[in-house]
Amino acid sequence: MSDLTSIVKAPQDDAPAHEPAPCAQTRQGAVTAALRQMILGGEITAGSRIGEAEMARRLGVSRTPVRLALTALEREGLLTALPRRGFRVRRFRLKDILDAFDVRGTLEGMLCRLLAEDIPDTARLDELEQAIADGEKIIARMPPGIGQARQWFASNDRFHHLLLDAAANRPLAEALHANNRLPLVVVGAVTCNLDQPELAAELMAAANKEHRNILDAVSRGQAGRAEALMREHVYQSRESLRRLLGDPARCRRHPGLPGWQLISPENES
Amino acid sequence: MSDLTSIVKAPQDDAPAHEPAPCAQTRQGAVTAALRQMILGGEITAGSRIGEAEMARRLGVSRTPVRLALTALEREGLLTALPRRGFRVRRFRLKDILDAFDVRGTLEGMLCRLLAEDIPDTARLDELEQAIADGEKIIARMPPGIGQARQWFASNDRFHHLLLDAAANRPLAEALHANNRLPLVVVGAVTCNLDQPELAAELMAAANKEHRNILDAVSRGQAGRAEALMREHVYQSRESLRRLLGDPARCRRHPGLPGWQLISPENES
DNA sequence: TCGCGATATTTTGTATGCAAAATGCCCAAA
DNA sequence: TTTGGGCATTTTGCATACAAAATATCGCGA
Repeated sequence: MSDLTSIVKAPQDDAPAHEPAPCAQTRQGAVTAALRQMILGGEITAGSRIGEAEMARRLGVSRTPVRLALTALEREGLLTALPRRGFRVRRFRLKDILDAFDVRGTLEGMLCRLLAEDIPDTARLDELEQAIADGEKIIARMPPGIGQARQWFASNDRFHHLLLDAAANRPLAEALHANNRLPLVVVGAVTCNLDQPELAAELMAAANKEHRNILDAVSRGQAGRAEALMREHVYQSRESLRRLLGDPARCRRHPGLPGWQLISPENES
Repeated sequence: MSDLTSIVKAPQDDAPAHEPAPCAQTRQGAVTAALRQMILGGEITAGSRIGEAEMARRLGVSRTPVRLALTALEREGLLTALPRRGFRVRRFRLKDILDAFDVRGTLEGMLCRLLAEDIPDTARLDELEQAIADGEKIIARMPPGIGQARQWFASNDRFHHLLLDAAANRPLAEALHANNRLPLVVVGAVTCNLDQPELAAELMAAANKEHRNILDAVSRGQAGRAEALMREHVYQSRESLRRLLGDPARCRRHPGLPGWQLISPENES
């Protein structure tokens, strides 16, 4: 990770990224991605100050793309800007993450309410049904390895994104995306309980069942039910994550849980 | 507006800015503020491409701060990034703005629900009461001139911000701030109906009454009522704005309504 | 006249130099 | 020993130079 030239030439494709992939056609994108990974992976200690010159040296590029990347990550919420002294890796309290789940639940609940009040056309409903079916098929091949978990997570992600697309509500989509940028809000605990495969399978099956109920409510125009179900669905993820983060020892066993090291026990932000 | 040196030396203070003032201790901040004002004021035609070199010449600074400012405004939602061709001034459909009001209503509704479920201490409730009382005092000095309207808007703003502070929910606060950055979402139609003073007075009085009801619900722990009242409160603003934008001729009479020129009738975004 | 390709121009991306601001350090004085 | 001021160092902010990419322009040929 000391020289970025290689990264520029061969952008990482391990992040399918529903968004139009802001990464790595340019050095700036590569630096941003590299820094993000270093922060989420704990390679840079949370709370430490980060200088552009130091990072430029460390990555083998000039200060210009580093500066751009740092401001980008600040807007992403991973860094906080010090007045005139560069940036610092942001530390989150557990409460912040849980609160972000509440925001997500509220917004996705709103999303389902809107959809139920203006039922999507059959094609979209079929796509949603398909995403659910895919998830079930993956679950049927349990117990899950890390690969299965990733596949299921992809189908889960597809379901949520299909809902969002169906609403065609740009401010809502942007609010959700911004909120979900916080670490751990999307890559919840569900996919990372692999040390307890039966629990993981249970969680995934339950989530899939909830998806089916949500889709049912939406397709019947049951706005209140759809909203409540989605809120509860997200709340279950929230509680699942809370249990996982409850004992940090389990986190340490999951390198696939990026960002958990940014959570400070109960101190200041 | 052709040379920014003066702006840097003497930062504008016409924007009290609850936030820690992201402006103008540095050139970058000054450029950002200037560009934002130019865009919102219609000085730069909506939909037009914006090059950093051109802007740098126009503002009399180098490309470096301009580039930073452009990316900042992109994150703010006023610009959209073209792949490798700089930026373009974003055009909003009326639907986007109305949708943003829906998001705001949902989030502020959530905020009130949370507050009612964990009632703030007396000091905070008193501050809220004070903000409402201030608003009423201003309304009593009707009919409103532009100055009165600004004063009332300040008290209105203070009320909403006090609620947000009381919740101490950072993700919620950030989601709201990001959403409200869209033009016209905060500076709603209420304060800009000055061509019909009696209507403006009516709207302000109604809004203040709603504030009082909301605070009552919150302080009594009536979560559902508080949430519903706040949603409706925002919905009234939304409809008010919709009526105002219904005939663009009225907008043109209100130079205090920044950003209305970014709304494209019913075309593509 | 139209299409196509080569060249010229514009524009972004990156690196680096310089100045100002802030921090940290050291020494002197109380 | 502690405190305060001045100096050195670090670090950011800005400008500019250069290279690469994309676009626009022009001319040539069919």
